[in-house]
Amino acid sequence: MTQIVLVDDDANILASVRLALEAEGFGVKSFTDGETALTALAQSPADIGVFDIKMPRMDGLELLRKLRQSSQMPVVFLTSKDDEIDEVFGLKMGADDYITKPFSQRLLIERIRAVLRRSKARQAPVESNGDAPSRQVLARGALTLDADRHDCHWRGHTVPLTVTEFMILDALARRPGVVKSRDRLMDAAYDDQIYVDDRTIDSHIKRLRRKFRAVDDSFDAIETLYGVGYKFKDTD
Amino acid sequence: MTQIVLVDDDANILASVRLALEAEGFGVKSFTDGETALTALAQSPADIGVFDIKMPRMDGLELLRKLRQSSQMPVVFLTSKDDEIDEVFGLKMGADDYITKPFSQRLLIERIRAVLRRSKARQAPVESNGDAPSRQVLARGALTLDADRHDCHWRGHTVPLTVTEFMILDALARRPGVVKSRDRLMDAAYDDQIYVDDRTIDSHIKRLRRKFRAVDDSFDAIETLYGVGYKFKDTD
DNA sequence: AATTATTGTTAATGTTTTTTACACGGCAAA
DNA sequence: TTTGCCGTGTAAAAAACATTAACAATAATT
Repeated sequence: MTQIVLVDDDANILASVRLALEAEGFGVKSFTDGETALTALAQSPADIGVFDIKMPRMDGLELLRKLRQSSQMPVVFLTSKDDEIDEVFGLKMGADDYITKPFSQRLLIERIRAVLRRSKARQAPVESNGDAPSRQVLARGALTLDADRHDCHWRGHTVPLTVTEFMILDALARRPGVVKSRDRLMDAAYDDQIYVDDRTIDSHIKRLRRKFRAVDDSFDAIETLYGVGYKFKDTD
Repeated sequence: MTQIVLVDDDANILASVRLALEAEGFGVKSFTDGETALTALAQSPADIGVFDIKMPRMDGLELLRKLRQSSQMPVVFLTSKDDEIDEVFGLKMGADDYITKPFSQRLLIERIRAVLRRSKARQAPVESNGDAPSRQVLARGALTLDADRHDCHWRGHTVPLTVTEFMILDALARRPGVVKSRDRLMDAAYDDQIYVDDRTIDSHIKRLRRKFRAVDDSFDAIETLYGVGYKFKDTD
């Protein structure tokens, strides 16, 4: 299982991000300060780090600097919009990406996946067949979701989705069989600060089903769980 | 009902915001100063706080600081645009969001909902102790309860349960052999201090038994203890 | 600026679940 | 045995929820 090290001094952010990551199947170790994180990482390495930049004693940049002395672990920064940080600076230091708060949990997860993908490609440059960059593709039986191309296919047919629809479907299909409440789907599709009505999620589900039924009459992969939420059918 | 604690020294704002919140179905307790709010909160906690930052004796930041010594209640700040406050600072202190005056009531309500949504998710996971996204699975012999999938299995057969049925069965099966009074089962199945008729629990038990008998004629794992309550049979 | 696509809200409708009510029979104490 | 309480089943009322269409608001394009 892919292990993520999460460092942020704000316990609230820590908790909610951890939840989102675990819901995606990642393993998470979280710390509220850089020093503890550093010692823990020395013991057992992780696959990727997600660091807040502004932290009390040791900030994210310092943490990255110290980490780089012993590890090439990829790192994504979290930055407040108001942080006066030269974004390039962090990246120059060896960070692989950054994301500004408030962010949608979906976006963070996509960034993490993208960075992991690149770093994996870096580690195993065995078959350098020139132009076949591994893409961010999710395949679940008859369904294919290509995040890079924003493409969706069902049994060979292309299904044109809007961004919100794509994000919601992606959140569902990533964990087939697992129920996602409307609130979790909001987390996946919207920024931290945005709230929409529960019925809005219903609307998107309706539109998704309609689009899929347009290419497949018998489409029923999105299941409703009364009083709980929705799930993508687990037919593997 | 979701309880909001509203603290602002401006009585006009207090009144109009209270009205807007109540119109949305929230319960509102309002105070014009931090100290009174603090004592009130010690008595009866609320689900979320909305604090003005600039207040005479104890400002919102101080209020939050003191509150954090005893509570993890989510908090949204109200700030004047002119306040020379480092917005990030408030968030770093453990506030969950802020909103600048003048604000639309619509926006405030959305923010409150967004914060509540995330904080609810944070409270939900029982013990995410380290790594491994803990799949909430309970296995008791022939019975399997998977909270993530909202799935229930008995001797290999799927038994479709409603939310309340699931909760009640979960409470019983979690402590096999231990008698649970109807009151205890209510506590397990309902969020707040909601009281329903004893017969209601009986009804749910009846439905549970019927659903299990539908897949297993000889099902008798739920035992009645006359005058006491119910237990899940311990014979595995 | 006008047009279109996308997204969010609302309200009507139908469905499922939950709760309550009632009738009947069992149990145990007086 | 009688009385009062408890448990079960049936049924039906009440509440909660899901679905959908129609529309409004917003964002993206032209």
